[in-house]
This record gives sequence, structure tokens and C-alpha cells, in this order.
Amino acid sequence: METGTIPIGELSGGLDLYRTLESGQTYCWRRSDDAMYTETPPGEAWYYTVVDGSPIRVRTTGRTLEWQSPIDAESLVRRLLRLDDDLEAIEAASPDDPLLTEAYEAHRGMRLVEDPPFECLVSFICSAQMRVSRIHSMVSTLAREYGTPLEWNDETYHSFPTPAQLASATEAELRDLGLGYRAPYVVRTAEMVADGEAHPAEARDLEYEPAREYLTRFVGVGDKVADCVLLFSLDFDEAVPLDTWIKSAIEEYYPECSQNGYAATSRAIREELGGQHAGYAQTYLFHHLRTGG
DNA sequence: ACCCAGGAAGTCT
DNA sequence: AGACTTCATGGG
Repeated sequence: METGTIPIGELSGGLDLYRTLESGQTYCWRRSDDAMYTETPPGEAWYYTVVDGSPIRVRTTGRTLEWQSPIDAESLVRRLLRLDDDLEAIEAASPDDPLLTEAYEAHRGMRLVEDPPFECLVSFICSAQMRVSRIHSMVSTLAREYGTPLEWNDETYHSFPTPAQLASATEAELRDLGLGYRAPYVVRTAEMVADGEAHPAEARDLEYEPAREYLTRFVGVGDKVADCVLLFSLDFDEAVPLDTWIKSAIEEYYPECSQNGYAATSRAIREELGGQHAGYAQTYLFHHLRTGG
């Protein structure tokens, strides 16, 4: 087993693993004490995920981030948790806005993540009209039912299913697993990727708005889910997903950004929240508003 | 404690 | 504009 430690003090802006992984931006990580979204901090518990067939687990002890994996996963951990993002610079460059400042101060150390594209895509297809805790349980169920089980450290970890594995599921099966009307969306999107018709990672090579447009070809993916994939998987930091929370924030705090149609409102709020890093601001606002800030 | 209405990181037709 | 699954949650 490979292990490593990363001093949190060396990271600009620090790292709050709990807020990073339980803020509703990623559904790719699970907690060894099975207590995600219970408002209980992880303590000594590990967060784990499986990437490209390798389990990885991380936790913070004191001011240190620990990781363990069968492989040397340090660079992977740095990428998944975006440890090299300069949080202090990002916050400093963000607009001097009372609500945003409050959100940044309330959730120090929260970082954006970089999820694997297909897993992120399916996660956010599942997210339509769902609470974050249920999205997490749905994604965990898909991994358990259709992913590949891996034995490591006397524990069983499940990879998230490949497109082909998920395409083998039927709509009826996924409905039985509680996905509701999202079931056919997930099956059809998995088939599209498995068949080579399209792949979410291909959007990485496009400009922002064409990339968003590209992703909406997947079934169950509109502008909002497309923005989530761009922001949480493909490093488009300017993407601002217009979900229910942000829409209500626009009405209350940024009424001048309320335009006719998604694209126009998107451009306005992106400008309002600082342009290139607007997605970071969005994630802080979302988490802050959703947790009653 | 039991019941029920409203709502949940929206998309499709 | 209306339909769509399911269910944890809060108010009565």
C-alpha cells in the first residue's frame, strides 16, 4: 500500500475536506463511517473513491491531509481535490460583494473538485429535482449495483460503472433503484457514451458556450446540468450553474442579472461574480445559501 | 405519533 | 405550459 501526507499549511487558502466533499458539488466520494450529509464531521473517518480501477482514500488529521491507495496517488489526489488552486488569489480577485464575502468567510478551505467526466455527468443527470443527500445515495447505489467490486485493505470498494456497464442496465431496473423519471435518461446517456456517439470529456477542447451546447446532446442534460459538468469535471471555472438556489439569489441580490433565457442570465451573473472564476463564487454561494447562511 | 402537502443542484415533449 | 418519480421533511 502506498501512503502519503500533504501539509495543509502549504496550500494557498488551506483545505476543508468536509466542506469540499459534502457541499453537493461531487457525488464521487463516500465516507467510511457511512455518515455523509448527516451534519456529522468525519473525524478520523476516511473519504474514498475509485478512479481508473484504483481505490483512493483521504482524510485530514490535524493540519495534514493523508492519502492511501494501492498506487502512488499523490498527483491524482492533488488533481481530484484541486489542491494547487490558489484559493487566496481566487478570493482576492473576486468582486467586493457583501453576500459573496460572507460566503467565502463562512466556508474557508472549500475547494472545487475535478470529478471523472462520465461519473460527473451521470451524477448531475440524477440531480434533477433531488436533494443532495438523495443524489449521493443514488450514485452510491449505481456503483454498488453496476460497478466493479474491488477488494483492498479488507474492505470492498465499488468503482463507478463504466458506460458499458451502466448501459447494460434497463430503465425498469433503475426505476426500482429509485431513480424515477431519470432512469431512462441515465440508460440512454450511458448508451450514447458506450457506443462512442459522444463523450463528455470531448467538451474539454471547446470554448465555454460551445462546450455547454455539446453536453446538452446527452439525454437528461440541459444547460444547468451541462454547466455542472463543465465546472465540477472539466475545469471551466467560468461556468455558473443556474440552479434553484442561485436563481433565487439572483432575484434577491442581483436582480439586474435576471435576463430573458438561460444564456443571457448566465452571461450577466458570470460577469457579476467575477468572470473567469465565477464558478468558484457560485459554489460558495450555493453552499452558503443551502446551509442556511 | 400519524398524515399530508410542498418541494427537491431540471429536462423533455 | 405541463408532466414527470420518489421520498425525506416540516407543519398540522
